[in-house]
Amino acid sequence: MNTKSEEDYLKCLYHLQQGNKSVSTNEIANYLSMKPSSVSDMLKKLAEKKCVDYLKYKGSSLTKKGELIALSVIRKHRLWETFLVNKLGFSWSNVHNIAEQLEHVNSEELIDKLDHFLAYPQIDPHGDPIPKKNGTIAELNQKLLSELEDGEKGVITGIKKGTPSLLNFLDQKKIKLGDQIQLISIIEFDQSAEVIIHKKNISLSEKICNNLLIETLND
Amino acid sequence: MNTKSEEDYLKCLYHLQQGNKSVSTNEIANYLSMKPSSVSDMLKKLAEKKCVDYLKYKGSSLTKKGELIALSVIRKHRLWETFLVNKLGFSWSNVHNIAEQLEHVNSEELIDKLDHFLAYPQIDPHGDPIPKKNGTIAELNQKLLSELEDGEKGVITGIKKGTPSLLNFLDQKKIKLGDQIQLISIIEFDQSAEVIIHKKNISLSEKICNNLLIETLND
DNA sequence: TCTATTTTTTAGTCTTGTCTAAAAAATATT
DNA sequence: AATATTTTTTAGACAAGACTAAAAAATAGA
Repeated sequence: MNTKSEEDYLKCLYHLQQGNKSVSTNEIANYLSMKPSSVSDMLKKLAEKKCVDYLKYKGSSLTKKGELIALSVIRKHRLWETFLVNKLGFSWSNVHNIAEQLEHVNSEELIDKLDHFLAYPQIDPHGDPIPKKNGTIAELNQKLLSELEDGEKGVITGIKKGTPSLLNFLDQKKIKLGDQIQLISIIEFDQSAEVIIHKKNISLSEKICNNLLIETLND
Repeated sequence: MNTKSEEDYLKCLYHLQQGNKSVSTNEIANYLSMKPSSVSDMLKKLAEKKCVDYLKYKGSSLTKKGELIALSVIRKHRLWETFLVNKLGFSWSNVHNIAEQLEHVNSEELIDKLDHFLAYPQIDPHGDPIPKKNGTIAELNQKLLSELEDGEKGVITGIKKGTPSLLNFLDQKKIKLGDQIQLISIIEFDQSAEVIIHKKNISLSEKICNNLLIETLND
């Protein structure tokens, strides 16, 4: 078993280490709002537990073991966020801190049952993929609506910068995460988009196009 | 805010201090599986925080402040247990350890929303009353089914004398601990009871009525 | 390449919450 | 009432995980 602190470091490393690059001590300290010396200590400890490959002065990266632990914590985090939004009625922007606590609750059976209760969701309320129990995680193929090709289809999976007025607008139009959307074309004059959503054609302004994240379907 | 450890001590004190009697250091140590010296230390600390009245060598009891904290932790514990059993499908005997972790998650909004989601339950799956947000808690009030008033509701919390044939009978009828039950009336002719259980009317013999313990709700 | 700057590590301190061992107070026994 | 026993507290140690300050290594600039 791992402490909350260890889990936080492993999760942090997972997020910082896009690709397989090694992560510097300062980056970690910055991300976790801690002093580099504290990070050094913990990296040494995690290296002893074979969760991290750590080369003094050179940086760190997750081992396979560490990555699996990180993914299981992220899985818990995202399942709890889904629960908070879909079942308890939280708004997706308010759930992070609570999920940050719930993710450290330790019971495999609890997570299995929660997963079942939520009907095995694949993405969380922010549009991020939820890792499977075995540690696999779907590739994210997320683009801004403004970046889609004409005719390209996808699912709305997130909002880049969620101002209340944008959320209000989407609410009014009954547009929500998980909705299917297809771009017909971008109007050159004002960069607004002609799209099909809920089987109806509507127009969305440039600003909206630059804030809606779409998970494109590449099949 | 209080640490997990402080919350555990306050909750323990609440459970041990039935009535308003003061609790000895050894009792606490025993209950929490800790050494008396550790308990002394913590009592001193909780006394400084005005959560506990502590007289050296004489014992401790909760202050009003400490009692309210204890009740809020117990409230969280019992709401989570209710969630685990009613929504996730755990059996009532398996939820304690998980609730023990969840009770320390810190978010008032979370508990308010969970309470709402569970439809403001009054008793948990073990038949214990769930404290209200303001710290009031229903009296524990266990009676035999045969002692209920007509119309009185409660939860089956135990069996007075558990012969195998009685357990078999209950199993057959799918009656188990934690089930809600309401007495409609006792039939004078044979002292059998007309009850509602699982939303259906059934009849239970005098012998059964004299062996089923019911935790009644007195409001 | 050689110094200056930045990054990282080491060494030592602090707090929380536990422990053991010994001292002190309360209680029980004769 | 005097002593023996039990209970409780104090004193000091330890582990985890954070910190500060100083030393060491890596990197950048001239």
